Amino acid sequence: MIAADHLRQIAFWSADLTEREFEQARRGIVEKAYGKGAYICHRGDRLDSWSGVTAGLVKLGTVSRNGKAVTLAGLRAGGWFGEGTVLKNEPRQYDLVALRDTRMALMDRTTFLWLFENSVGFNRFLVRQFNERLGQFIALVEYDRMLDAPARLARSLAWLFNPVLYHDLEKHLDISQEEIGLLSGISRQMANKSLQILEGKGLLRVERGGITVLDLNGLAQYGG
DNA sequence: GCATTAACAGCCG
DNA sequence: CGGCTGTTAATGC
Repeated sequence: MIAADHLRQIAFWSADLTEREFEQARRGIVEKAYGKGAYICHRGDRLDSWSGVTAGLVKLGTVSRNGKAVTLAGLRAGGWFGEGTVLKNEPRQYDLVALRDTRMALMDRTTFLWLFENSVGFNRFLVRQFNERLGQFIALVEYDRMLDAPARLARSLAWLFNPVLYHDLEKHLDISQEEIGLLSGISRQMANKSLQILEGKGLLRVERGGITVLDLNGLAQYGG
């Protein structure tokens, strides 16, 4: 169980709940810490919790048949995921790795299903979330061959500032160029070059150990 | 050729 | 010092 104030801070969707639903959610959530590089779960694991990143950075990925690591998405603090897996009661279809020291909020399956059955507000949130993730994964299809390195990096970053998946209006993110490379599926050196190109176009500002987005739409559509 | 890995010097907290 | 950054050199597909 976590404190009410804390839940409001880490879960934007909690604003859509009634008092009773909010209380139920609060009782069903625990918080857990993961060190840098730690696996939050491996593909095939049963992690029976719906999960939110409350601090840190998480990579959602998998390993292709030829053994190459494939990044599906990155998640920063404020992002929630795993609703599909919990609803279907399936093993995880991908790996989750903490790219830096990370804290996760875990909602047990029973609580999640109770909200699913009882809360109109929660269901509205879920539909929006599913819709957005669908778009995110469809967009992955064009990543591989249709986009060059700067474009892939731009799109990956843009998803970290998606207004539906993250309700905050934060434009700055603490993230190293190495981490950006991991999330974009390119090397640190290419990430460095790509960031400089995007900065030159006025789409973002490169800082030490972080970036600030100046033109989110420009990033999301860059190269396409 | 191009991107990736390796390697290194400079910088900053 | 330790982590991040910007470059260059070597290596691999």
